[in-house]
Amino acid sequence: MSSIAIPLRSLLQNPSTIKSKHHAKQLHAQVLKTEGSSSSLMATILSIYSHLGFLHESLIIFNTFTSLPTIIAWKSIIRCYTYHGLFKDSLTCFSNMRASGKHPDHNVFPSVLKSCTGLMDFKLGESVHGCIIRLGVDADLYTGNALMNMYCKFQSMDEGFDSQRFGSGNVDLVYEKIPERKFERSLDSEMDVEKGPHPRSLKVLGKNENQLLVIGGVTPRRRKDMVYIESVKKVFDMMPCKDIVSWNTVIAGYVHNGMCEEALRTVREIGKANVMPDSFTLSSVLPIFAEYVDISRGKEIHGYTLRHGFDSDDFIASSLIDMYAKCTRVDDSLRIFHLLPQLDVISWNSIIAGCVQNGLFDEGLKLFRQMLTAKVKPSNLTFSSIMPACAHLTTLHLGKQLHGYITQNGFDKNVFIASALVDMYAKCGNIRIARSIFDKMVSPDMVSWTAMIMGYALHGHANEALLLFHKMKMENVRPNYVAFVAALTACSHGGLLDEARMLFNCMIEDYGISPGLEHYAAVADLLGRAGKLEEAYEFISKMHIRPTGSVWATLLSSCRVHKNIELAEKVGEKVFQIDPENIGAYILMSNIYSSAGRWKEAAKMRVAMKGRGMTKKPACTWIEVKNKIHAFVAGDRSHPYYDRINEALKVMMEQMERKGYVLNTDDVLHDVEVEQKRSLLCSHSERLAIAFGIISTPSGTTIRVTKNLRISPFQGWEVFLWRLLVKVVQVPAYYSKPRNTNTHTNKGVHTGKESQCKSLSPTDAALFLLNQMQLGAYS
DNA sequence: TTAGGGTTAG
Repeated sequence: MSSIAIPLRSLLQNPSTIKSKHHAKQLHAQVLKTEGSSSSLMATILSIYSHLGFLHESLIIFNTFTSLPTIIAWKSIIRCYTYHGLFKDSLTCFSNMRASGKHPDHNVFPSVLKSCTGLMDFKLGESVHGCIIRLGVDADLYTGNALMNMYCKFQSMDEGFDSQRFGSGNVDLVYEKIPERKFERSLDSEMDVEKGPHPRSLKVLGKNENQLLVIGGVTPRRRKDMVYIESVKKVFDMMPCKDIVSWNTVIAGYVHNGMCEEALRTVREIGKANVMPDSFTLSSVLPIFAEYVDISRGKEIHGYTLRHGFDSDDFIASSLIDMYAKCTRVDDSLRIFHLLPQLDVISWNSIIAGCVQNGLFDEGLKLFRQMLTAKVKPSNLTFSSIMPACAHLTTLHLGKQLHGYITQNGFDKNVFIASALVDMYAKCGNIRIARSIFDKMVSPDMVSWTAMIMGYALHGHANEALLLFHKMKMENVRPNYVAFVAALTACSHGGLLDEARMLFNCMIEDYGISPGLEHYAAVADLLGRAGKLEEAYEFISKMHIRPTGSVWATLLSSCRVHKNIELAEKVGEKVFQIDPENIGAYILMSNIYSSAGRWKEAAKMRVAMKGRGMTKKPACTWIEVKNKIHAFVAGDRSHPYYDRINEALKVMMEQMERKGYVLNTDDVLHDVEVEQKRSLLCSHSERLAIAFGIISTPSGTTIRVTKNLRISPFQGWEVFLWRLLVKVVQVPAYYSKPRNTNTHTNKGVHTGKESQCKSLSPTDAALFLLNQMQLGAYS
């Protein structure tokens, strides 16, 4: 109650000393009691409420003015509307203020410009700029900064259009710059539209050639060839005095438009202008070094932040986390993350994305779970970052639960998330759901198409993949490097040599994309598999980039299939030369010798492998049963159900042989007797996993097995399983590490009641679901 | 009045 002691007049003259709502209300009451309710007094009270951000109280005063509101009252209410994101109301007020004959002064424009920015109203923003120039307030620092910020946002909005396709809006108008003399009318008529029967809704859907497409109403299209970054520069250069905000704004503008060199040049000028860079400057500059993968300059900035006490700034921290992660130094990202005193959704997103992008899928999932435990509500970016982890780990149950959460919270409209879902379902072996999500997308972008095409490719549906690829081009979505990888992969899996050759040439000639290792590897693989071994050899030899060991190893495997030992030895030499640690090549050479009966040379290869300390990565197959991962390696007897699996295998094998199935022992390349080969085949990891799936699920259930190595198609085995009415889906788990064989032991089973879900908040529900995911099984 | 994070890659 100390405020009572301070004279009322003094308080009213220094409204900034009022810090709380309670305090403001007290003053309001006191004024009404002792001083009356004159317009100017009430305007002062209004400005106090407005500065504290109390819209309701501000409006009560504003709406009780009997005479015309003073300029202070107008400015306060405009400011308060903008502060609350009520941009339309703010601009309506501005228009009404103009109509009432009041002249806006310099400190109303920052709010008005912010409202134009919030609505992405290009036309109105430029009109307001005209007004600012006409009133001669363009030299004002805050107004100049707000102008630059507005043009920066307009520019980035523009940039966004180029990479996406959009549906058509219902109205679009050609916009031409309004001559200044027409300014007043145009601004006011704009407001009439606002209030009229066709409310102005500025939901911008996108750009089409040279049109801006919007939904809901009259909206200008940007002037052709308008580059807003030029306006930013112009305003910046014209500003008579600049502060660090001005510098930061123009730098951020450059960074967002990919003008990294311009941004860095401007940063260097800051020093000359006698201004000190602050945390805003630093967090704008860091993404440049992430983009350039320039760890040394990034580290310099990191050092600067530490020396200047910015180390607990979460904006800088998330930029640093991202920068280190993009430079593949995710350990440094984690270190910074764990030192942060407080974590917001973006810090979490940055570290989760950093882990997933660097292949630390388990770590990413662990952090995601921790994020929910910390009661931080995930955003759409969280999901598009975490989903690839499910995709790469091929954990369908986890992906499905995330999908449920995503749908519940309406995140599934986001093109990033939808693409990630398509990819996840495809990688986890559920191509149908992947397709249905893809089909529901309103405007799939190139990444969405590519994910779907790659999904078909991985599932061996080559024709479907190529059909989509052509459809994508028909829809004017331009394929990039990765899209061609997907299409060529489809050809490679489908044995479509001619199509692959066509695509390969089309990529170079029509799209100007220079082929990378993946493209070369796909074509080389196809040539090899078609038996054109010499041509494949020529093709690889003539690559314009240096072939890696694995490209040659592709040909080596073709040599094995076509039993060409001479060429195999030549190719083997190449691999050993380029990549002496390539285990695959030793195994292939050993197998090539084995199948030719040259056991001694095969043994030599194995000895060479051992001599180099290399061991073959065991083939591992895993299967999800009741949300638990069960992993098997050949001959593994540690599973609790091992005896029952073995029993089931025996019964099935008998049934199969009775139906005429002949076990193919040719593929077993060990120097052992037939009976032993038979036993080796039966203890094969895939068969163990499938047998386990059959005995632990009801008849007719889809059995989805995942392998760490490339999958060879089922033969008689598959036919038999189909007869059992069990559908078997095979999923190759590229890039994922083989599971520890102990994962089937019973760890951390959740016994919570499902009904709890209903009364929980979305975050709690997700947390509850995740608790059931038994992430312990992977870590 | 200024700042940070995301999807596809045999």
